[in-house]
Amino acid sequence: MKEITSQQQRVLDCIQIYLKKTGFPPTRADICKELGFKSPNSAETHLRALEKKGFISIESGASRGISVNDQNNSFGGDEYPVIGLVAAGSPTLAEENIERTINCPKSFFESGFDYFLKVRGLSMKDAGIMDDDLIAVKKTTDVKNGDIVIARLDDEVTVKFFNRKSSNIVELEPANEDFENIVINLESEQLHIEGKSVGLLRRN
Amino acid sequence: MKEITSQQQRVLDCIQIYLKKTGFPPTRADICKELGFKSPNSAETHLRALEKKGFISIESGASRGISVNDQNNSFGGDEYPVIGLVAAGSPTLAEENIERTINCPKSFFESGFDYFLKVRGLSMKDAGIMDDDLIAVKKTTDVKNGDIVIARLDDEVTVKFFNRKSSNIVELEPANEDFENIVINLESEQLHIEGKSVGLLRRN
DNA sequence: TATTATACTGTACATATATTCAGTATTTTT
DNA sequence: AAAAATACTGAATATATGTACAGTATAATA
Repeated sequence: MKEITSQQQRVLDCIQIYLKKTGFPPTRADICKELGFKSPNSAETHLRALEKKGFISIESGASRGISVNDQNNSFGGDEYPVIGLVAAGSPTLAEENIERTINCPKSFFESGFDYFLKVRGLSMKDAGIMDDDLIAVKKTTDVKNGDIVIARLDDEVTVKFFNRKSSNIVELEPANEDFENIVINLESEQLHIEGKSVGLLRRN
Repeated sequence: MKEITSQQQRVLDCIQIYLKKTGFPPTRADICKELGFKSPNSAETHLRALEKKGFISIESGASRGISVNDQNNSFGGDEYPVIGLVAAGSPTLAEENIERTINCPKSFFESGFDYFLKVRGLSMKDAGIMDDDLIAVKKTTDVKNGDIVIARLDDEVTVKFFNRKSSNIVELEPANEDFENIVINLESEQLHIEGKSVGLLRRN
């Protein structure tokens, strides 16, 4: 996906707002009216540019034949697996670990995510993460201090705050006074960061 | 919403499938092609019937000006409003109170829901409800003890545990030791139950 | 420096499209 | 039994709309 200019972004926004408001795409004239252009060709050229860059598709000849390609398009959710956080064993996407799937849009959580992790226990209760909550996990090893991470120590998987104390020392901090910090010396122990939490879903 | 006939249902399905596939509504001719009609007027009369019964809206004069009035829309997701929980003022669906909308399937929370409420403050923190969390609210007055309810006292809206002590006494209980129970005598005070929480959404 | 992309106005026109009118027939409602 | 709704075909038409062509101007790129 190539770079978008500010004017093209305005046109793209206009299309999506119009779609949301009316339920169908705008005409060239509609876009002109909305953005103050005085020639339908202004809209036309922007649409062509947006199509060339891959942001939209245009059905030739069809009136209002504009469709927004994509990722921040609300239509068409995907199935995301729900993985149980068992005391031992990594949260892999192997079929036997998938409890069920949940359908929701890709962009449901800001930065995108890969699966839901079902939380066991209350070690993160002060962070508002309760038993049976589903954490939206984005697979990444790029985590910062303060991030809620899904970490694996040997075969044990836990959800904790990440805190790098020094180049070799990482602390995994629970959000519950009944639990103790886990201090890991990277020289002597293996720490796998499976991903980080980008959201939470609770169903009563 | 009146009864729909089987042919009208076919037309409605056709519109939704076309929308999902192309991103914009069909023309009369498109519907005919899809369903085997030989006259555009066949589609037209069905559309008029669907509009009369409230299933769709038609923008007069606009090409492809069909929008599906989706309350029980089984296709794709729906747009749910996010309403800010201001200290004073009821959570109405008036446009000025809607911060934005979130697209997700109707059945995303078990029993269905009507809108998201953005929580302010930490009065329910021990129930895992944090500042800025979005509560999925189902509009109902049918609440049981222990339910997390959205209640209105005068113009103040709060989220609390519901606990009916006797026929006239209701307690609204926070989940935070820094807050006090609210005891309401229904004979002297007005209590409005806006709905109850059926889920929670948090986006980091 | 030449070229391409961006960002417009303005006019024109073929066609895509909504929409009306005229019929026919069956079913449902009043 | 009459009226209205449903379910179509078929033709006609005004207009809504995409789209090409002719310009002007500035910024970015090669």
